[in-house]
This record gives sequence, C-alpha cells and structure tokens, in this order.
Amino acid sequence: MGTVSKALSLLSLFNHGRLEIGLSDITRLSGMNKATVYRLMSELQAQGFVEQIGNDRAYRLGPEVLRLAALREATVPLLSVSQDILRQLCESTGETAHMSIVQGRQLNTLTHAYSPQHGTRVTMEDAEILSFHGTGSGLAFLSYAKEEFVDEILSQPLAVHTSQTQTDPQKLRAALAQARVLGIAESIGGFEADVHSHAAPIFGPDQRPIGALAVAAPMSRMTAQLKSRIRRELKAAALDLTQRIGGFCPPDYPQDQAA
Amino acid sequence: MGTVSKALSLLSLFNHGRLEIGLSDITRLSGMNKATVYRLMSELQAQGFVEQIGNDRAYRLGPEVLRLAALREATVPLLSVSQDILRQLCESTGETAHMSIVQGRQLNTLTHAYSPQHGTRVTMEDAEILSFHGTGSGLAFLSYAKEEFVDEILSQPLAVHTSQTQTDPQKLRAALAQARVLGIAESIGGFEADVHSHAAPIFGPDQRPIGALAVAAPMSRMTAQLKSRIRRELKAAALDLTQRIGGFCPPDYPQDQAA
DNA sequence: AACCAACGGTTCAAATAATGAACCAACAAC
DNA sequence: GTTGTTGGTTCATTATTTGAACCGTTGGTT
Repeated sequence: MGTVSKALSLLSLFNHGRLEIGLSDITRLSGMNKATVYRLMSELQAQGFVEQIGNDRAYRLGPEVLRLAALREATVPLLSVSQDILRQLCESTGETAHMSIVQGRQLNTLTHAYSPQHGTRVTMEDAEILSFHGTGSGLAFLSYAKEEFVDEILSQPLAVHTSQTQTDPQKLRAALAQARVLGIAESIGGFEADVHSHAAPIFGPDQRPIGALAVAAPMSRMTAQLKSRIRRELKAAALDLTQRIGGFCPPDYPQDQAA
Repeated sequence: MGTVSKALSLLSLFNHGRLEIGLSDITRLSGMNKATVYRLMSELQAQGFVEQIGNDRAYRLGPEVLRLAALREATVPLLSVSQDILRQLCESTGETAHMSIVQGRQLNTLTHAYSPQHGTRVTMEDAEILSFHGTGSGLAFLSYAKEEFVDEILSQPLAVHTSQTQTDPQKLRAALAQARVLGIAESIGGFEADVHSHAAPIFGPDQRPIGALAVAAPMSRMTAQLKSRIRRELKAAALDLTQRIGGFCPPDYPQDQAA
C-alpha cells in the first residue's frame, strides 16, 4: 500500500460514532506508527482534509471535502437527483426512504427523506454504514453484484444485528436469487427490530450496481397492500435514478412485469 | 511537499470548467512526471476519490468525497445551516444569496439560494471560484483576515474581470478599512458587470474569518432602501451562521450599530 | 509533592517507497 | 508510412517514509 493510500485510509476511520479522533486513537485504530500517523495527518491538515480543534487537539474532517463534494455533484448529480426522487418516493409510500452507495466494501447511506404522514417512522442518519446481509439495500446490491464480491462478503463472519438477522450464507443466496426475480430485495427486521425494508439496486454506466434505493417501514404497518405499492414505486424510482445519473440497468434486470 | 500533498493537490485541479481530466492533461497542469501522476491517480482511484470513465479514460471526482462530506456535515453542519439561512436571506431581500468559504488561497462558493420574487436575478453555481479583490465576499473575508494573508493576495497580479474591477491595492485597502467600520463589504460590478454584491464575514471558533455570506443584486435594482435592508439582514444572517456553527466574532467586529 | 500514565509532538539512522527518462501499444490525422 | 497524440509500464537511481526512542505537558492517584 502506497503512502497516499495509507493517508486516505486514515480518513475512513471517521464515522458517525467517531467524528473526532485524537492522534493516539488514530494510531491505535490504524495500527500504524505514531510518527507516521502524525506526519500523514499533518499533510491531510495542510490540504484542508482534516482540521485540529479544541485543546485536546483532536482531528476532524475539514472543509475541503465540501468543495470536492460540490464538484462531484456538478459532475454526477447523484445527491441532488436522489433527494428529488426520495422526496417523491416517501410521499407516495408514506414511509421513510433512503439511498445508499457502495464504497469499497462498505455500504453507506448518503441521504434520506421522511414522510410526514405517520407519527411513527423509521429514523435514519446520513453517512451511516449498513450491513450487506442485514438490510434490503445490501441484498439489493448483492443481487446484481459480481460473484466474487458476493463470495467475499458472505464468506466473512456475518454480524447478528437482531434476533431476526439472517446469517446463513445459503439462505442469503436464496434471498438474492429471489431478489433477482422481482428486482426488489427485502429484509424483515434484519438490521433493526421491527423494521421492514424493501430496496432496489441502482446501476452505473457500466450496468453494474453502485448502490440501492430503499423504503423502510415499521413492521406493524406492512400490509400486503402497502407492500405492493412500495414495490411498484420503488422500482420506478430506482429506474428513474439510474437513468438520471447516466446509468443503465443490465439486460437481465426485470423491468416491465408488475411486482 | 510530501507525496500525500502532491496527490491531494491533483484533486484541486478539478473545477467547474474542468470536471473531467485526462492523464496527459493532469500531467501538464500539475507539472509532474507522467508516471508519478499515473501512480498517484491510481491510488486516489483505489480509494474512491476519483474514478475513470468513458473510452478516453478521463478522471473525474469519485463517490468517496460524498461520504466524507456527509460526515463533515455531521460534525459541523455548515452546509445545512447555511442553506437554512440563505433561504431566509434571499426571501427577506428578494435577491440571490450565497455562501463561500476560503480553502487555502481560494474563495469557493459552496451553496446559494434564489429568490423567486424577480424575473431577473443574479445566477450562481456552487463550487465556483471567486476572486478576493473583485467580490463583496472576498473583501468581507479580507477585511478580517490576517495581515500576511491580505499582503499575499494584494501583492499578486489582480485579475481584471470587468471594466469596474478595482485592482489598485491601495484603494482596495481603503475599501477593507471601510468594510471594518460597517462589518459589511461591497463590490459594484467588480466581478460581473451589472452585479452589486454585499457581503459579511463568517467567523470560526478561533474568531478568524472562514468565509462570507453575500447578497448579489442587479445594479439597476439597488436603491438606497434595498441597500439598507440588505445590510441589516445580511449582518444578522452572518452573525446567526457564525454562532450556529460554533464560531465567534472578534471583539472588534461592529455588532450593534445599525448599518 | 511526588509519582505515573497518557497525551501530542519530535528526532534521525535505516529501510523503503517514490521518481522520471525511456519505452509500449493503440489510435488519429495527414 | 510517418508523425504525434493518447493511456499505461519499466527499472535503476534517488529521495522520502518509517519507527524506536525521546521530550515536554497534562491530569489523575497516592
């Protein structure tokens, strides 16, 4: 691994539970030498990717990432288009909708929208890390991912999030096969208890999945009627998103049949 | 300059006019060796900071920057809070409002809001690079920036954007002094002809300016009445933003006097 | 006060990674 | 065919990165 990759990998230590990290913590988390980490962080800081704050001198992400994100959006308007689509989607389903993309071996939620329709709703955070085997989004992605990627994910130890988390690789593969038939994956309480999520994959310009669009509802509200509405709306929304960011569905993705 | 800084500096070659860049162009623009650039870009690509697309294999910014930006927002909600404030600001003034921050030696617009009130309006793009001497935002920042920074900016050759661009360092310093009295800077047609912009600095936790909030209107609409309304609203909005991101105005910033 | 542990930051010889001129293969224009 | 692009690759030389040990502070314990 080159020096640049090492430096950038330090950035991925930040997450929602760790928005600020001290030098020693970074050293421990990364397994690198303290002097190395210090020098790398200093370079990242000089370029505005992180900044140091407070009297404990902890590092946090810097303002430069905002500029890059604005430019990325100008190139591929994934976020703004998604927000548009999510707004419609949560309105037409009355439930929480969110969009996630895969970066490396991680599935990250990028943006979400709530429906004001119900008092209870599934709550979300942006930049949250989801599991592949426990969420509708993860399964939707895997159902059209490369074989090797699926193998890699399913051969690792699979975390148990709730009492209903499915961790049997064979049963998960069966779920993927079924998702390929419908073009929609679902997870019933696999990540958070009482949450039933549906998801459809989003595809990039190379006809490979880049992430997923999902609708999450409390299990108590999941009637057959709502289920079919969600599937219908979700498929249309995912297709729309794929097209509006310049992507293409693979030829074997079920398009026309009603879900 | 370390290897990491070199790699990250390649990212700053991207801007609105250059969303996608080929290997040879990057080589030319950066002045580095082609093999070096190739290796650095490969590492950036492996980490998702850039991606290669099309049959010309040009590079563009990658999805990883979105995740980092979402986390930065979770740490310091600059964007979301700004958008809130900009919406109010353009509503109360009836003109285009925008927010820019300084990153290195660059002033970048991060987000903006239009008022639906008038048919004609000043149009903006996010992630646009503004000049310090030609815009209200730039002057607002400089008026509270460190002496050395002001010297550095004003000692460089100053671009002429319009026939009304002020490029005399002495007159610009006078404008900064006046901005310090009001807490508001302005530029009349200095960046784009026919645009009159007002701006107020935004401060960080260390009482140093980090950027500016601005309102831009067509010169034809700029009556004394609108001017005083803009100044009043702008100062309140900038103060609000500063406080809501955990910043502090320096003691010498004029707070209470009406503008 | 004395002690200890943990913190951020620094040093420098040794080890490792970055560098760049030259090179390919592929494509396009002439 | 020639010439000039392009993206990508090679490898001996060179310069940078590395990490154990160090320093000065801070904050808690005894």
